[in-house]
Parts: sequence; C-alpha cells; structure tokens
Amino acid sequence: MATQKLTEYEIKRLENIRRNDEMLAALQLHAKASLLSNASKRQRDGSAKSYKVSPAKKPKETETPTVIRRSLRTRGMPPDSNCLDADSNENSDKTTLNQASISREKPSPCVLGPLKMRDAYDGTGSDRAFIDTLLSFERKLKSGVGVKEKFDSLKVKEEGNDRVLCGPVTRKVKSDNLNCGIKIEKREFEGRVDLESMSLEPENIARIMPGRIMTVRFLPQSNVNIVAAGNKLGNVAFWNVDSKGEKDNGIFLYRPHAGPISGILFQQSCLSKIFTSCYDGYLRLMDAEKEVFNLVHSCDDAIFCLSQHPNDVKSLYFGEGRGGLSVWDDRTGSVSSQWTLHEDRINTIDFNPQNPNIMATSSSDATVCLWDLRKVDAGKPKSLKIVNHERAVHSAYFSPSGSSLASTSFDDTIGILSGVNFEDTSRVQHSNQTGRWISSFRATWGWDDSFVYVGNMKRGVDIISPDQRRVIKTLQSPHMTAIPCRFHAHPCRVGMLAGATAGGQVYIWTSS
DNA sequence: CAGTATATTAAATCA
DNA sequence: TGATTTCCATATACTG
Repeated sequence: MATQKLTEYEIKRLENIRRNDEMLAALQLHAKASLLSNASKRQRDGSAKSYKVSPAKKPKETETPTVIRRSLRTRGMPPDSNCLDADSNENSDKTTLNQASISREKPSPCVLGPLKMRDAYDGTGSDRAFIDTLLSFERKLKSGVGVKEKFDSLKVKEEGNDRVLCGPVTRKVKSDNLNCGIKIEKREFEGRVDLESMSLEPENIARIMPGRIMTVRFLPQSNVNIVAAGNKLGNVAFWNVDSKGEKDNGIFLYRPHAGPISGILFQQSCLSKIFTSCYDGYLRLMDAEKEVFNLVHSCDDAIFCLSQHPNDVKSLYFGEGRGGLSVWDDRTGSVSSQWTLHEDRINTIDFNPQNPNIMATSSSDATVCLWDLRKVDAGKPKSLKIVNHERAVHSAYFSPSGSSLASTSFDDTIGILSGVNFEDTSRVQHSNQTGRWISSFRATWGWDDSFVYVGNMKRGVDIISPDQRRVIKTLQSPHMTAIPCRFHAHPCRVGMLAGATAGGQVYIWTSS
C-alpha cells in the first residue's frame, strides 16, 4: 500500500512530537508558551499527542530533535516562581456548594528538586492557615494528645437492632494449623456502622480539584476531618471538611507532580510529613514544617502505588514499572530492596494488620499474591499464595482485622479470601467496567470486616457483605452527580466515608 | 510474538 | 443543548 510508508513515518514523527511535548512540559515552557499565545485559547496543549491521529492536524513543530528524558531529570531546575502560571483565574465558578477556586488549566509541574510549598500552591490567597493546622496536629502529637485514640467519636451501635447488619464482628479463627505461616488470630472490633444512617449532606460535597482523582485519603486523626486527594494531573488537594464558609472553603491545592498521583501517605506518627508518589517516577515528601515538597526518590519507571509497612514506618513500599516492587528506606535515604514480583504493573500493596510480615499485591497480570516478607529475599521471590482472576486486578486490601482480603478485578468480580491460611476463596459478581475515563473501582473495607464499599456505574456506592457474597445496599443520593470510584474510610471515625470522582469531586458520607 | 490500532466509557467544557 | 475533547486502561484484533 502506498499509505503504509506514510503511516510509519507519521507514527515516528508523532512519537517524536510526543516526546518533545513531554520535554516542554517538564521544562515548564508550556505555561509560558500559552501565556504568550492568546488567553482565549484555553491551553489546547494536547494537540500534538498521538490521540486520534488525524493527518490533517499537523502540529507546528515539524522537525523535533530527539530528547532524552534522562538528561532532564538530572538538570535540576530551581523552583522558579514562574513555574506557576499565576492565573488568578476568573473566579467565575462561584456556582453551588463548595468549590475551590480551581484553575482548570493543566497544572504546571516543574521542579526536579525540592519544591517550595509556596511555589506549588495554587490559590489566590495564602495557605498559611492550612500549614498551621497541620503543624498544630504535630504539636498535639508530640504532647501525647490523641495518639492512641481510635474510634472514639462514635459509640458502637446496639447489637442486633438492624437487619441489614449481618456480618459477625469477630470471627472464630483457630490459631494453629499454620501450614503456610500466615497466622491470623481472632480480634475484637468495634467499628460497626449503621448503614441506614449513612447520608450525604450537601455541605459535605466539594469539588476540590480539576481532573480525575486517583486517590483519596483521610488524615488519620480523630476529631479532624481532612481529606487529601491526588489527581491525574499531578495535583494534590487538601480539604478541611469542617471549615465551611472559610476562605476557599478549606480547600488547598498544590502541584507537586507532573503525572497521575498514585499514592498519598499520611503518617500516623508524624502528621506534618506526607508522602506522595506519581507516575512521573518521583516520590516526594511534603514537609509542612519546612514548607517544602522534598524529592526523596526518582526512578525512570512509573510508580503505580505506595504503601508503608505498619511496623516499620521508615520503609516505604512502592510498585515500580512492570511488576517491580521497591522498598525505600528513610534511614539511609535509598532503595534497600528491589524485586520483580509480577509480570505487569502492581496496582496496590497492602500489609496484613495482624501479621505485618504478610503483604498482598494486586497486579494487572490478573493475580493477587501474598508474600512473607521474611522470605522474600534477593533471590527469586516466591509467593505464599496466588489468587487468579480472569483479568487485571486493581486492588487487594486486607480487612481491618486482617482475616480477609478483598480483591477487585476487571473480570467483574470481587474476590474474597479468608480462612486461617487464606485457603477459602469466594467471588462476588460486580460490574467493574469503568472504561477509560473513570478510575478503576477498588473495593475498600470500612471499619470492620462486615462490609466493603465499591462504586458502581450508576452513581452509587455498592456495599457488599463478604459473608453474604452480595450487594446488600447501595448508597445513592441526588447530590452525587458523578460516579464515585475511589474511597477511603476515615480510620478514626466510623461511618465517615470519602468517595472521589473523575471530575475532582469528593463526597463525604457520614453516619449520624 | 511484539508492537499497534481501536472501541469502550463519563464528565467537563466548548460552540 | 449538543458536540467535542479528554487520551499513560484494557482486551481484542490486527500486522509484520
């Protein structure tokens, strides 16, 4: 065919253009370029991407030099203030409810070294109040207040007064018979939630950032309702849910990264330091004391997930590239271990609360694996157990007691793994076809082992009982105008559930 | 088999 | 209101 050669040429060319585009983005020239161009042109930046290649649309740049990403990394650009297009951005969206003064522009992630929070902050005013809030928690922690609080805000409901409640709060588990070394003991829990009382109040809804939210996390502190979320554009936003009517409605948006945020990690022991990971290959540490996003690690591969060992908070575990898992040691400031555990990207890493030596990974290679950290050495890692799904697995989380594991897969099932040695597997049918624009669903545990929460394509939150193996209730609300796809249950507050959408909204369900 | 092209999907934005 | 754009997800159907 005559067009064949042309197509190949086109492909090569577009690839060059794409890489050039990446370079431009990294160099922060995009923002400047678009500032130079007409303001009405709302940064149609993506015109040169390889999406829907139409030969008619020739980008301006014809001959693009090949640019090596590597060299950019090493070129430490100073955190120049002009990184951020100082768009005070017409505050036209004064619409309903809570809205941050969001610049819907693409962010301008820039700095390849430490990044001052002031420079990363995207807002008209000051983020002083927010920083001070974080520091006040820190002071409180140091003075010993509130460290051990858990589930203090809500008394456990009376037993048996609700037919919907079904799962036993405690499980009978024998602690012998450990043929694979997984020891899960019985544990009492009091995180029982009254599903019927869960509601979504309009004031607990906010659009806190532009773009698709990848991850949402509560700050792990009782009597504090702050969520952090990361989106596809590399932004991290904080929302103090209780500061209504205040400036910016308590929403603070930062731009520390240049790609999708794959993980946000609060540290129970130090609330002023927050880790973030990104597809751009960077691991940053936001330090509210020093008011900086430090660059703690960078790699060439994308970081797809981030987790922290419960008993060793100095060890960060993150999924890197195709099947890689790395451990970053905060003491030495370097990667201490690196394994290839899967054949495709690792989507989540989770540790068993009862036995933190047991780690679960979920992967796009359609498997969930359990690992014993004591046995995963430098050699060829061998998993304790493999759970096979039909398609990519997007999450695998241990239940609060540690006696179950819930995995969510593109094969339209949610897998439940339970039993003394996790020998029992069961499946719950659930449609997980999110398509391209909605972040994949991840069944997320609540406050005890009774339920997992997972979004559905009809703008609802399906609540699944692993014991009954079915959806027992769906949270719905006329206020929920988009599909909630990522969730987090407040670690200290039973019944408070955050759901995040592809449009930057966060819904906070509360229980009376 | 490795690389690639494409349909799919929802929501924000644009005209 | 309707049409357009988003565009590092995935499975499938292709090509060389």
